[in-house]
Amino acid sequence: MERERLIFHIDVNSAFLSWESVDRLKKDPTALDLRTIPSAVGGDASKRHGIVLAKSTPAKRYGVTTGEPLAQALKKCPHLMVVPSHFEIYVASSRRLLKLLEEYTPDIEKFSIDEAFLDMTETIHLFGEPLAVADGIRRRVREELGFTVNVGISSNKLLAKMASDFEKPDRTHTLFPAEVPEKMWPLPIRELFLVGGAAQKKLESLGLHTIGELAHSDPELLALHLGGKYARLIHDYANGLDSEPVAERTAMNKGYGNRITLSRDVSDMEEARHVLLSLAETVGARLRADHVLCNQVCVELRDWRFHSSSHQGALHFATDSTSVIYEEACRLLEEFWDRTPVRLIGIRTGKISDHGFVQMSLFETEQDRKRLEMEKAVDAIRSRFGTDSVKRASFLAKDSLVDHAASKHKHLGNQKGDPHETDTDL
DNA sequence: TCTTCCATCACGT
DNA sequence: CTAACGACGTGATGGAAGA
Repeated sequence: MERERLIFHIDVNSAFLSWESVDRLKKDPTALDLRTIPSAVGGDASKRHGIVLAKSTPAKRYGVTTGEPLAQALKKCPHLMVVPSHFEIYVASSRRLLKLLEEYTPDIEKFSIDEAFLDMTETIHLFGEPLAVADGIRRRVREELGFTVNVGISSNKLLAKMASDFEKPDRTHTLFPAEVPEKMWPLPIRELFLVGGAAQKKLESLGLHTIGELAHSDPELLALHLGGKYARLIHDYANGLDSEPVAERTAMNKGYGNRITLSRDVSDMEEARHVLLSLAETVGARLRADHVLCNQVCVELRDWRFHSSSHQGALHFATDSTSVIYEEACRLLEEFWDRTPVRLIGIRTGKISDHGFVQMSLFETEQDRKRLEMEKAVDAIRSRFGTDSVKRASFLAKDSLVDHAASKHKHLGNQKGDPHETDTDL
């Protein structure tokens, strides 16, 4: 008997590209607005980081899609203007948006860097009719922040999210349960949240092509092919059912990781260890910044044939130390890497615990203490100057395979998920 | 036999 | 021109290992 709720889902249109453009215009009001020309935010193809992270509407008209290789995008659209990404800008922009949204309700869930859910049930009466309030939010974001958002309105998170995806940009849509048959059921199955490529294939092999067909399908049959839990979930979703509360993401991360695609394949252990050090340093810094410890380390590889593998090990004690993580990662790598040339190396930590205050432990040697102090100092310098202000001596010696692995993503702090936008976001 | 661990897959941004 | 593309975090799953 839960009461009817009122949920808004806010989704930034072409987030990275919009934010990039807003920032350029702020610095130089005469600058070209990237949103008005075929453009994209992308990686560096020469370092094998070449994919489209976000695209402008004009670029979309050329068939450029998010996630595709830059070379492919340039074939479709030779004049595509590609600009590099600046995560600090996106984090700041995201924060400004959240701040504005907080004026409407304290019950906010930041879903990703460019999406948020608002539970407006208790506060809507302060502002007016839902549609008018949503339009007001859009207008304020446009005028005060310089970019546009879509707002989806419904009585649960799933439907609000589906609604914000409808027509873009700068639009408000409702998708209340009564509207589901008309607005959601005709959509291809792939557009349902949590139905990806693999599920799509299975569902289509069962003759299910639209969300409506899924909604009316036999749950038992679904469970047989998709697994019980997942089958129930998407069957409920297809019927517009979702009772998840809007919850502030206050919970601890379950893990912290860092991985990088190298500018060239690596088959030498020495080189691989340098990469691991760089990765361990980032991960360790993030653990320390969040005052958490990990008890598990996992090394991931992707070889030159794109085959992925991983190997994990438990620590004997919880740690946030770069060196401990690094040493364990090296041990694991030795243990399972057959020296097949790899194009990607990663470290993931797990078994996170909250014991923030570093245990100045019983067995800690003087060397350990010094090392910890040094790591703290490195963190401090990095947080002041960012990026590569400090490098380890061992890292300076080699020519760098990774360019900025050590500084990447550290600013994301506590956030869940990664800030890249999707194809649906335009 | 019941739980936990491990590696992999799938999905989202 | 047979492929091909990033960097994350989370949850499910099925088989192996362990108690």
